[in-house]
Amino acid sequence: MKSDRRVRYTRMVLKQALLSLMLERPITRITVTEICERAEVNRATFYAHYADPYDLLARIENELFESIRRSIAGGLSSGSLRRILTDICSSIRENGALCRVIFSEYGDREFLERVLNIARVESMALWRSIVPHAGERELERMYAFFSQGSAAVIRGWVLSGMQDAPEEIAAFLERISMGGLAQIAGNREKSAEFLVK
Amino acid sequence: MKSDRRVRYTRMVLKQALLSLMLERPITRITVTEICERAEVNRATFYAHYADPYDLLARIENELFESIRRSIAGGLSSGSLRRILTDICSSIRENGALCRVIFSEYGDREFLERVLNIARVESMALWRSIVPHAGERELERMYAFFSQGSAAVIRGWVLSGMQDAPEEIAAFLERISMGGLAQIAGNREKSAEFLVK
DNA sequence: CAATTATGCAACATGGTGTTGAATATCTTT
DNA sequence: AAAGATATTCAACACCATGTTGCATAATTG
Repeated sequence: MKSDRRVRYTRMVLKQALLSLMLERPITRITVTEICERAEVNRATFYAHYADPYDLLARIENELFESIRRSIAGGLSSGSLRRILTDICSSIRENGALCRVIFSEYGDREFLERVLNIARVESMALWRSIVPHAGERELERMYAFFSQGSAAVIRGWVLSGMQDAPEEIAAFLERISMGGLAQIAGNREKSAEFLVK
Repeated sequence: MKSDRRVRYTRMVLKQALLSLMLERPITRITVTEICERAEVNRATFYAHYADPYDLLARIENELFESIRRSIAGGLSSGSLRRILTDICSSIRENGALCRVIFSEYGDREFLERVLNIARVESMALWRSIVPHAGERELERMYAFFSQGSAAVIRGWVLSGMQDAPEEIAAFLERISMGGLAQIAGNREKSAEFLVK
């Protein structure tokens, strides 16, 4: 029911064509005509599969997202935040070629946010347990800070070649989130200087 | 040399028209024709001033950026990071109507990053002094984390009506950056639990 | 008021869009 | 291997935004 080599081939070359164009320009400036030229596919065929380049990108992202989500579901429930972040980074590395495009200059900034939202429940629960007196409003603010900060770090990691192990990145994010600079410095007295009102 | 009321009027209505359209759609889907219709300006006149909608947006952003930068230059050199962040937030609030559009769903995510980059030198210097043994690579990672995290918080602040005082936002960012959750919790023992390997 | 300059207007070629119907190629199934 | 089903190609189409132009008209400045 999902077979037919022609369809699989067509979709594959269209995806590749879009991704290769996204290394050169933002999707804003990529036309259906260009994608089809690069894929050597007739333009009418493109429209038989996708509405426009954005739709095509969305399909690519959805597949990638599901792949990442599945690799986390494996270790579900037992998942500490650290564990989930490690799984996410591992899965990103496994999809390295694709992520390098999606996270790149002309990629889609929103995608990584969507991925990190997988860990939203665990994050909020963790913050809540640590800062029980914080209001909902403040918790949201913390989540925004940490999730966007984490996204930036992961993006940098991917674009610089993913040399560090996923565990290292997850550990860094946990450390910087939990204790902040004070812990990284390993010098509570000194860092405390900056904390006095 | 910069006078002529006609020019000033034309540019003003074109800017307003684009901004009002950006509340409805991403600039991607905004045409020159639409902008001119809403501004009641001839399309040829648009091209006499701007190359395309992106150019128009860039001009708007540049003016806003300069306005923010100028309001900081006042307290320059003596600027602690906290002071700079406060100035940035104050200036953003003064340009509230405009910022609400630029930071909104269909706005320009990159603009706030550009603004926060004003504080990049001070940030890096501060991290460096606190964590003297950190490598350049790790410092970059921290800066990415904190600047993107800060951007997310400020964006949330703007979009929810800028009720808190700029000083509060700056203080929050400093607190969360410096001591992380451990400090906010005011409970080093408990938070330390999460830091043990 | 006079000279300058900006805007409005209408028309044009260009290029991408999205769709269509018919011809052709490829795949799946028996 | 042949037949039926289905995907792709091809050519053509109307449509619309683009960017530009020459000229008429309106507004501004000094």
